[in-house]
Amino acid sequence: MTDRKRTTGRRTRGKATAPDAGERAFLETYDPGAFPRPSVAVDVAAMTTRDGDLHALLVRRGEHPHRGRWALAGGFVGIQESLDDAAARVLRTKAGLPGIFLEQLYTFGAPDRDPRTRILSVAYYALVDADRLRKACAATEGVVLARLRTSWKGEAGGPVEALDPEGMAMPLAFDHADILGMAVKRLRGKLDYSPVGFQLLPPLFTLRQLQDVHEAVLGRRLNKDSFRRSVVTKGLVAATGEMERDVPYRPAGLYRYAMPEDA
Amino acid sequence: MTDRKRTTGRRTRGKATAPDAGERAFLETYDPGAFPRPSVAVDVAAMTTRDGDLHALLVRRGEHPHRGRWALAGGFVGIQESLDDAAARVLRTKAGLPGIFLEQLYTFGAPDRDPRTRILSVAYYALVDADRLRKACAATEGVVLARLRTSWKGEAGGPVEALDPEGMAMPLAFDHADILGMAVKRLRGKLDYSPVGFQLLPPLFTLRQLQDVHEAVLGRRLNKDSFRRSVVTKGLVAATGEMERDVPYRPAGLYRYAMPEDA
DNA sequence: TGAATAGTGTCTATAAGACAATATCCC
DNA sequence: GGGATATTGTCTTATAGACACTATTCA
Repeated sequence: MTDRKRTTGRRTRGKATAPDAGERAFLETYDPGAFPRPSVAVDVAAMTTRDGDLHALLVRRGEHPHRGRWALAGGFVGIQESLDDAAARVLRTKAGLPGIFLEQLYTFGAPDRDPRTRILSVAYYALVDADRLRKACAATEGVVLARLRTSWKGEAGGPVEALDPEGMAMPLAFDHADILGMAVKRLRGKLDYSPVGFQLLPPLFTLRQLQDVHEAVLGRRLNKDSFRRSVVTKGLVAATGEMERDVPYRPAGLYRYAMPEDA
Repeated sequence: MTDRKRTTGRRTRGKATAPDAGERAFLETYDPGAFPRPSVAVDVAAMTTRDGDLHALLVRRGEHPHRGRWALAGGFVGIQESLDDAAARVLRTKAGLPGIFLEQLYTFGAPDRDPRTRILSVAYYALVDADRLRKACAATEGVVLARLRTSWKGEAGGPVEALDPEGMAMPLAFDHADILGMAVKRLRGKLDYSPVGFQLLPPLFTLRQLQDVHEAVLGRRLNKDSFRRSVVTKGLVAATGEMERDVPYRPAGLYRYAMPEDA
């Protein structure tokens, strides 16, 4: 194992300090190519809920390695590109999805996770409403929306399976079953205390739709009365006064996401 | 922005699939040096609670860049070393702390975060009991335990300040104030639903000590009765029957961490 | 005995689950 | 009207905060 002088980061947030004379001299003689470096990629788990289950966008690999298997949308990080920018670019260029909610998930770095060379993957998850993600998949060859099946409950964690429309397991490339598992776990955890679930719905939605989203993510049924009460009394949603239309039953009120007062 | 064929990871968990003939041929011709790559480091925020506040281990930088400032323990990731292994090695070799609870936190990748070259930092946080971390700091030159002050409440997030024993702010290197802020935020979030707080205490502890740890991490006072009830009824701790000794008041019962039944 | 903290019991307020009753749409 | 779902109201139960009271140690 190598161990040498540490070298990490400059202050962000505009507080970067000007290097003094000694530091300038050091930087001029610094050789960045002195040690072997891994490649760094981003992989994006773009997810939505549909028919009561979580779904994710998968891309069929047309090239080696793992040709023919299904993978998350991914790509290398440019040498002058931030990680967030790289993830947004991948989602925009590989799936035609600009302006999507994205959050960093975890960095996968097992030395043998890619057969070519050492490649780290900084994984992101993205939340998209179902209509938009369905259209994006239909518009691009080799891109599908796969149903996810978790064999574990709650936030225990573990890999997830991707299923095609016939319910057959789709072979996943690399460690992407683990990345998807981490995404589902994170999403379940976030849903309890964070308004992240609204990213999976259109701007106006009914309380039933919101509950369906929560149930799909959590993988279990929720109490209808409690769910309604908690989401309304916490002020997470606001009634718009508008109603559903063209439904074969009593139309429900339409709500919109309401940022709680502290944010 | 570059955009090229994705290349991410091989399946971990022992499910790696043998490459077929076409894939073997591809791998033999793959050139891993075709594109510029960033350096990758790990930085470890080793934390404990003491005198009612969170503290973190900091190392005084003796070399450029940011010489004289205070930094987290860090180091480059070896080309064949996993990220978890690198973090554990850094904590062991730079701070003399083997066998510590470590968890990946977030990956910091702003292009200008290090003045030398593009360096990503995969940040980890470590939880140590106060005695052990204090002894480790005393044993190594240039390593101190700094009190942390958060200017934000709850899980709002943001950078944190490190204070020396006189309460003066210590200048932090790179973006390490942000990394520490993320560590505090994560720890606060975890404490609500995860038994991670026990990592900050010796194996036997009183309920008061456990509550002190929670209050130091969360930065607010908790209700004594509710805290005791919730931690006991949830089965997170088990009474040992032993008692505190040599205290100038009624000795409290000593408890130990009890893994809940589902794990 | 007094100071200090541990530990117990009880009351109350709040939130969650269960369930019944009523309202409103389309057919 | 009948079927389906929305919406409201009430009862019950679990949990958290508040607070009073007793217990045990050392000085």
